[in-house]
Amino acid sequence: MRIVMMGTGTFAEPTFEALLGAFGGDVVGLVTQPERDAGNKRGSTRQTGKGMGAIAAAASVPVAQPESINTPDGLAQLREMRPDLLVVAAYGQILSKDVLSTPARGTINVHASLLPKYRGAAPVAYAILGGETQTGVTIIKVTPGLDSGDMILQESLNIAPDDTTGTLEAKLAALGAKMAVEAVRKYQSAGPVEGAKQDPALVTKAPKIKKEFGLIDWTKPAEYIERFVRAMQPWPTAYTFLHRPGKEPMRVIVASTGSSLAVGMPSWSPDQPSGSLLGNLSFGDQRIPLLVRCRPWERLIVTELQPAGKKKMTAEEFLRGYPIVDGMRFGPEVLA
RNA sequence: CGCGGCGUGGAGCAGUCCGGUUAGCUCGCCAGGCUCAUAACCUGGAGGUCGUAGGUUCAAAUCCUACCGCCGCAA
Repeated sequence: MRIVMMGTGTFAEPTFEALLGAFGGDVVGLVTQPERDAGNKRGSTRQTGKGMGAIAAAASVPVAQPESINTPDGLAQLREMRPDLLVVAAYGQILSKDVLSTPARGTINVHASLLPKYRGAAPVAYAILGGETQTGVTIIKVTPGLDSGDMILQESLNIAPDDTTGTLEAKLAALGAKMAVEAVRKYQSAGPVEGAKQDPALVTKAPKIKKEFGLIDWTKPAEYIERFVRAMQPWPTAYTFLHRPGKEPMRVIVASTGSSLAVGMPSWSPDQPSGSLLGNLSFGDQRIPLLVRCRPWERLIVTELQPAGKKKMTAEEFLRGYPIVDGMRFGPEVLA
């Protein structure tokens, strides 16, 4: 059986490698996004993983990188590979009917959520943001609707309290790789592969996240912001702006936070806005470097920050360089 | 020629726009003191080619040029 892998990025890599390991020469092609010349400038140290292309090269698997798979050209490249089964993981493009009709046995997708929940491009981030305690991987048959095909396999996984989208995605990628192999084995026998319908009543969406989505809204509950920070890590990152009297607003990434606190802490007077800061507090035997006011009567411990153009640093270090003064606060770039 | 931020004692920053006497702050480190005690407090101390090279000037961390390096964005 001729298997063609279709995917991009670190999520797809484990699946691709697992398929190569399990089916060897049956993996006859890779379709992936064109290289983006990201960070090729002098001195860039950006981590992009091994890269799908490199894995394919090591296994001598032909690679196609059409700008769009749905154009006549992209379609032609796919047809040249004469796939029986197409395995998709995080490819990032919606597949047209023509694409889906190309492989004889059909197309399956590795999706990082417990479908029908969190259909779409960012299921991991939304699962964390939604406060889920479990997520998982679902292998589905790909149909023209977005992530709406019948479910072949599904396995769940606990979300750790400190999981970020990055760490959780890595775990799901490993699980997905194992399940992809299992699913492909079903196709090796001649008969049709059964799938379960998704319950339309339970569908939720996890649409693509834009960079601006990472702006922290300090009027939200502390608990939500804590999840938000983890969900936006490592991309697009949760950020805010540091406002100081007489200074330009400075973009600051909030890298990690402590848990939200109950009432009873030293607090702000009612007229101080969300995003107000308190630093270097002692509370019982606890020492709290930085506290940010969020929704009224709530506050969030911030433990790691990264000012624009700087390395990530602890809240203590941050405050040595940017001591708290009157009128200093976090907020959007332009304060209301 | 894609866009932007930055490089100042061990850490994080100020000072740079409007050059000018001993380069400042918070912290760490060392020594001593205080204390039942402390990540607390007091006193003293070490530690800096202000990324590199060149230029302008009576005078450069500060202005000009080139280069090196770090970080972020452009999914």
